[in-house]
Amino acid sequence: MTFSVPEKPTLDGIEEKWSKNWEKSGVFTFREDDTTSPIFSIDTPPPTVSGSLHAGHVLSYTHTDIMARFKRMTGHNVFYPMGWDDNGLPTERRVQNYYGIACDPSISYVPTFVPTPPTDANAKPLPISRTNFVNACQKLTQEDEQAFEKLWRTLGLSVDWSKTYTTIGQRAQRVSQLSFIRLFKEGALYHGESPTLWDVDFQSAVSQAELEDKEEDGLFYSINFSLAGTSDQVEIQTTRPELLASCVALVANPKDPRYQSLFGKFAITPLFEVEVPILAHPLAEIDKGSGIAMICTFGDLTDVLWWKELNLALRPTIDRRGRLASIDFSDERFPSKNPNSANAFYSEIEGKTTKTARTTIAKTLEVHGFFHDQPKKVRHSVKYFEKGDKPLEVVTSWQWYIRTLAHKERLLELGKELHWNPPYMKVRYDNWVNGLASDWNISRQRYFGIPIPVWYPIDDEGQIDRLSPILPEEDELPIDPFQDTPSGYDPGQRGEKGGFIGDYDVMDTWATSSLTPQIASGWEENSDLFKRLFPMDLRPQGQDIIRTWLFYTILRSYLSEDRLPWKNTVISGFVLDPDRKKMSKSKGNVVTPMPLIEKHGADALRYWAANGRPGVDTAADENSMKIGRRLAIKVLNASKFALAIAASELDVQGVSEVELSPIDEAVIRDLEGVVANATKSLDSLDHTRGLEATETFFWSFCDNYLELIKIRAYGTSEQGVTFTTSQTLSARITALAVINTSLRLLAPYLPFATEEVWSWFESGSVHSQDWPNDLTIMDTAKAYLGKLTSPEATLKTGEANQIETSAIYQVLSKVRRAKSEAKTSMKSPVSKLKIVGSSSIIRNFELAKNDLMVALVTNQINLVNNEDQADLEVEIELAPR
RNA sequence: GGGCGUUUAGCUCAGUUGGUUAGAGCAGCUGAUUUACACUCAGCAGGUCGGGGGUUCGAGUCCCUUAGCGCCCA
Repeated sequence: MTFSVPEKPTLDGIEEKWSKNWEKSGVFTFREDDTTSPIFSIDTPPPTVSGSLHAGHVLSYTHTDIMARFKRMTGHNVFYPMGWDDNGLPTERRVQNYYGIACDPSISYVPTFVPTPPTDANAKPLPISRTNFVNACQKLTQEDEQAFEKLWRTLGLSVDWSKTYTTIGQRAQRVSQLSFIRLFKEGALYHGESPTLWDVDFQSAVSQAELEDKEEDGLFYSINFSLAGTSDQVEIQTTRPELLASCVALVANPKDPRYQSLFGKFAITPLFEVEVPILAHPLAEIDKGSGIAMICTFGDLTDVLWWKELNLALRPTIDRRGRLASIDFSDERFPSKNPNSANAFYSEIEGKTTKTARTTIAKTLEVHGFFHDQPKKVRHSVKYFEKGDKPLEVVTSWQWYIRTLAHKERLLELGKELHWNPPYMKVRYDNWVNGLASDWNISRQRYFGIPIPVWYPIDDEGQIDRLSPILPEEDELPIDPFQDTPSGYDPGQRGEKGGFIGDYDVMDTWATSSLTPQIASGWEENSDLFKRLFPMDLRPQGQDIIRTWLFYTILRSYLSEDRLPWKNTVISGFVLDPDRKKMSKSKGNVVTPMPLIEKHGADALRYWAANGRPGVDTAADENSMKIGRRLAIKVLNASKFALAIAASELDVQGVSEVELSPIDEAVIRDLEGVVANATKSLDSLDHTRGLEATETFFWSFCDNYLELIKIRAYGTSEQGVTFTTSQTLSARITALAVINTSLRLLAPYLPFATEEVWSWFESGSVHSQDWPNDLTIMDTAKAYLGKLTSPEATLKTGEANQIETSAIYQVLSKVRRAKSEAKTSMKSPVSKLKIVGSSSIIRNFELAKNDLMVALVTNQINLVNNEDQADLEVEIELAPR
């Protein structure tokens, strides 16, 4: 048996060394032609490349990688691709800032334009064409993706890099557009002109999942409306008086006694003098203000609901820039009793932002005596786009929707079928599905995204006929309706009367990333592969995107395959900063992984991550990384030691049989228990317990077992004790078998250190070894015996001589305590050692007496049987110094 | 407002179906030692399990209540 153990083992540089080696040898490649091994497939979360990878990613991706490596070792053909989410708004924002550019679709393409970061950070953004802008996005995301890949490789993710996909790539485009077309034909996807939440800064619609409620200070205005045909007045309250011109009705709760007589009558809006009905609806809150509210087009989503349910008129006044649009009160849509004065009042606010218009019109109302009371301060929640800075408006526009409301029940059932880890995370999904209020708007008025694959005919009057969309054929996909021409038309007919025009919009990023299982596993491309991979085994992800990524993916899988996209999901917690505060860019406490890897090593960072349980928030704790590093170093050193003693000189001539010493057999039995335990834990996706079991054993193996058998394993004699060659071999092969097994148990957690050690004395990669079996450790020991002696040598175990390591370690500990209390060296001799206990306990020491004598440094151990002795009693006398 | 999670040694966390003196690592303190490992080794000390009530022979572990923290939904 030959070893090549470095003189001074080190963790330095092993990330680069082994990640390159793995790439070359292809140990992590999915074997598509292997149709016999069971498959374990992972639906990788594609990280947003426009952001930066932080410790939170490391946590979740390491958990996934531990499972991937474990499954690979248990004989699975692991399908573990990586995806990059480069599509969408976050990328646009990063590109705008990075290159100092802004997309202006009215500008024409400049082929020679090369985006470069601006020299003057304060310079105004350079307007460029849509195509140039999209190219700039492509360029930067590719650079970002390389940096991300480097980090993942350094962290040791066992990804099959040949399967990498991106959410803007050709494959993703084809899948997204194909799904779009099919859903449209089935009626699961529709388009129409309807009220939509709109971000005035981003100039785009947003979906329910992207909303964020923010508590804000506002003013509650109290305004008098006069009642039609009387001199009476009714007081309504609102936070948005600037919407007065778009008021279409007043509403109160049907149970509110104050307004019973008013229902069915009409009120006149102040200033604009438009007659509006007074109606009843249960959503009107009795105890909110005066209990009667104005319904506008549209102040919020409740207005939208009232508009639909009460069948009201439309009087839109807010335009897409969030300003008061130009309207005319002589128009039938705004039927003022006094159009001239209405127009005059309105001209004060026309063109202004909602915020400015609010204060302006409030002043006018007050001046003209329409205030019932002075405005009161209130805290109210306002809806924002999660990435936006201004409150959302509701505007009416053409959008594409995927139906969600119609499938609520089935979606809840699918949530039940999914195996959630931890199980309580399912509640978040249920909450979300139950709270769905609108279908999913998937169109975004942006540039860098997958085009909506639709054209519209232009009629002979030059009007776009949105109701007759032209769809591409499936085999034409992917298409860009701005570049490509629908069949039956000429490119020259673009934008002409009787011609066609492409849909301007792109899809919401989630409309693509909700298809990652289909994109990765060959849907509609390789049906044989798809059948084998889908549904996938594991979806790991963060708790923050249950309502988006997880929900949408289930929805899409249900719509296209009528079943779940995966069998299991593991939801990771947040990573908190070292002070247990949530990390966020604005707080500036984001922990980035690369410096941590440089400081502690990848295995150390993985160790920290492995100690975070699914669903539990975990602090970025460098202390834990230090402990991980210690473990990795211990693995190097202990292995080096075991190999060194195994290789030290010993005359094995004529050895044909070795009997395993009782303590050696005991430590192997301990390890069998650990293997069973770790396997069970990992099988149930509990990586933390799996690590804990192995780590505890391994550390005790180093501190207790190796210390105990050191002398015997070297084959030297001390304290007048000599060991036979058989006994020495027994210790050597046990140490080797334990190291071998421990390396495999630790390989998913510490892939670099274990691989490094494996390379010293075994062939191949530790990551393609079989996961240890609790029944075959003895076989491993026997194999090492064959290597150290001759292949024919037999190994005998002592069934009748079974002992427990715990009893032995207990005496070890008691003697150490005595020496420590005497402040003397562990190598100082013990002059007298008496152990009293029941015969069954004493038997342990009889069978390990020689090892104990040399390890404790004593030439005599007095063992006394006493059946009345409940506990072990040890008398220790140290030799005088 | 509804819901989920969490509260165990100075810190970070284990404590499986309720059962003997509540565990670990780190930090602290006391030592040892440099032929596997100073990114070492040994030992010591330190909690009555957020508060209150209850069920039980017995509760950190079940029930009720209350408070703090975090998050989800409205």
